[in-house]
Amino acid sequence: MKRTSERKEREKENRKNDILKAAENIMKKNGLHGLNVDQIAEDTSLAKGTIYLYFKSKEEILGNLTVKARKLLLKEFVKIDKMDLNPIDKLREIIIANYKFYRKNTLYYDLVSLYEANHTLEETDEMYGSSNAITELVSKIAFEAKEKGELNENLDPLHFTMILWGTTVGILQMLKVRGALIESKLNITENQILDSFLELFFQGVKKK
Amino acid sequence: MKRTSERKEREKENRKNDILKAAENIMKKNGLHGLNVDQIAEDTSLAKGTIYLYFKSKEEILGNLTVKARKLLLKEFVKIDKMDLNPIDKLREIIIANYKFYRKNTLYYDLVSLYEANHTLEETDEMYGSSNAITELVSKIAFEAKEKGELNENLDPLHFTMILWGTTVGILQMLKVRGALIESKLNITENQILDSFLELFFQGVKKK
Amino acid sequence: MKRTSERKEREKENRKNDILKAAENIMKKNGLHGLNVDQIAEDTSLAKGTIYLYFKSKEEILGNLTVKARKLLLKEFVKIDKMDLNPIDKLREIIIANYKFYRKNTLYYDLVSLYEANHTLEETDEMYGSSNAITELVSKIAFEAKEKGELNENLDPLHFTMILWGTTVGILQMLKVRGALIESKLNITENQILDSFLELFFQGVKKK
Amino acid sequence: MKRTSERKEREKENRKNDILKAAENIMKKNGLHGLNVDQIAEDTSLAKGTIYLYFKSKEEILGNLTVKARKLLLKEFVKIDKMDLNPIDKLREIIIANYKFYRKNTLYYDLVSLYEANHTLEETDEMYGSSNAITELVSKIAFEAKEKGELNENLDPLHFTMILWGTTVGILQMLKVRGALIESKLNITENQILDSFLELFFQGVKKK
DNA sequence: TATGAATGAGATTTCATTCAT
DNA sequence: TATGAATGAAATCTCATTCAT
Repeated sequence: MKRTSERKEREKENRKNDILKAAENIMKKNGLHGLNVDQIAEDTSLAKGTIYLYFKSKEEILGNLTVKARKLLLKEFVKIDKMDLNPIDKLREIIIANYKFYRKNTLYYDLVSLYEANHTLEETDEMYGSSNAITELVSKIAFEAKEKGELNENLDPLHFTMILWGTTVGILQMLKVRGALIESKLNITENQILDSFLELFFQGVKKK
Repeated sequence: MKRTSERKEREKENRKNDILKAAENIMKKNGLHGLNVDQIAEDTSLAKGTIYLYFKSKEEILGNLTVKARKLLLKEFVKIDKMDLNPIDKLREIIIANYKFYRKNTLYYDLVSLYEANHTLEETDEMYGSSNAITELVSKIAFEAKEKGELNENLDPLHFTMILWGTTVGILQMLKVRGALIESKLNITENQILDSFLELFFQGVKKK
Repeated sequence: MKRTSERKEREKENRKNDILKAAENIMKKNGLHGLNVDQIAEDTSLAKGTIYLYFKSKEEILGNLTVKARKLLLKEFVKIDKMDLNPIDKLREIIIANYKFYRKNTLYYDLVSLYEANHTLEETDEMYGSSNAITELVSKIAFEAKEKGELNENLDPLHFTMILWGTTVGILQMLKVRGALIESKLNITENQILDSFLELFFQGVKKK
Repeated sequence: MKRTSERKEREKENRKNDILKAAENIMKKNGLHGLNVDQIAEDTSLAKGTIYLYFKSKEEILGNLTVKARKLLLKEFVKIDKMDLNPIDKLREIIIANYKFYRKNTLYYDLVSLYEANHTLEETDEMYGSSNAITELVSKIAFEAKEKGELNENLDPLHFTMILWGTTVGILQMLKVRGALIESKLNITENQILDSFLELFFQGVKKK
């Protein structure tokens, strides 16, 4: 009994993953807006109706991929958290990891960014959870930094967490949208901007 | 002759403005995604096809409104630039003005934000110009700050400009998307976040 | 062995009845077209596929219920046949009973009517039988009327049977579809129409 | 000006007619239920969206064809009304014309019948009008018959009209659904049934 | 028998954009 | 320029029916 339902569960997950995988590939080829359900159906050899059995709308598919992206991002952060580093250095590494993630997984980061910039997109509980998990990890580390006296005394760790996340998203977005322009016109590389940002950011964070 | 073409030019501008005005009103009611060309046609008493004589696509309408928004934003920044303040304080005031702008002109800020977050949206020369004007004002002030020795010596004024803009957009976006949640769950107000951000940011900027 | 198969048979019948009962209830709530197999499955706690083990199509379910309806209708007619009445008066009572049935059992009459109006719907042997049983009872009485000299001599009892059935269905259908309108616009009640119909009909039937 | 809008109007009507014509042909091939919008689009070389520009649903197409059918039927009745006949004979001819119409225009009569049997189908004003026109013609003649003393004195002309229409529809429906069966099993032709019906009906109508 | 996931046809809707006049 | 009908892609939804387990 249990075995059967477990298998079914697994198959169901597989099917969902097939759909997500297909959606991902399509978007990799055609961009976020190049996704369409007919194509997913064709690529998965599923009937269009079946897609709607697993996801109630195209947006839900995007939402699921966003969760996936956030989880991957979290995984990177968790790795860093496990390193033998001062909390404050972990946070620096987290920003760097975020940047690397954005460079390596363009699509995933586009999704993360999409949801960070759009209040119109609905977030399910799962999505909220995945977002929360990231914030919580960061805030955990922020509190540790505070305890270790690495944080400016006037800076509330929660505020700090939100600011870290907000500014990082903003910087990466800027690089995504204007990076090429900045490089060509101003002759500044993405890395230089990132370095300056880190410098500025942690300068402001430090205990005086 | 000239007179005629001038009048025509003026009428053309008027027509364009009517369309933009209508689009704006519609979005104020229904949000960015609530805009549709049929509605514009109806509200302006123009035929749908006529809209396309003035704008080559719906996106171009959004682009034009974005230019408008950026210009308004610039105007606020210019006001600040004219104040009798230290450069560094001007920059602080600029961030605050940006926040106020976002609170007062939700739609306009949504547009600004939309283009800051989307690399897929095409920017015309005019759009680029309006974006540039802002950056240039900020960078001008940044250079002044540098000259006055208000800036950390390691911090390049151009880097600083990009960072200021990127982080500010990021923070405002975060407030837009998660502000309500943060207020209710974490009991932190938007103003508190903004204050902490300013504190952190200018702490990091200051000459040591 | 026999016992077992009997039980199975009984269970099978029960299952069938459960399905029919559920379908009936759904249609009572939502009308003939409000019936859908998912709902039946839910209401019977059966899997959708299981429904198809008992009925080869949704139409077959409708067909079965129609048989049920026809049998009930026949029962009413049989009651009348057993009364101590002249054949011709039995026939009049049968039309009245038909009207009453239509008033009391809206759904059932809708089903009867559905099959009287649709040549596209397939009738199984059982369905044909149930339809036949009615016609045969009526024709039996028609022949008795003929023998008793109650029928116009030019009127063939079989013709008469078909006409009685056809016109009665037509009148009831008209009342179903336009009854409300007729009442409100023309100020004629269903009963008045029925009375006039009976009057006209049996006037035409009578021996001259 | 007027000319232009007139032409447009005519084109619009043509387009509507093209769609209706195509729908009709499809149904002639595949039956009432064989109609589908994709096929209409293909046969008219119109985009599916265009179909929905002219008709808000498939049902509306059916409704329009029903109006067309009713108008054709009315035309036949009007012809008869113009004949030099006693009112009562006109009514007899109307029933016969109805039968002929049903034999000649199976599809059209199916549509008429569909709406006579289904209370669930919505009728627009136009549909109601077309239905009304028929009833009014018949009732006009019925009143003339009354005046000429051709009608049984107890018979209200309005009641009579409804009864004529209801019973005729019922008889034709029966022939449509069971005609073949009756012919093969009972060896009675449609014409015989119709004759008997007319005989019975007008026997009951006559002034005593 | 029983299950319920999968199918696939089709209706409907929405809209940005194009095009003939 | 102005018009608005036409386009066509795509999303969404509904459901009867089938099929592998």
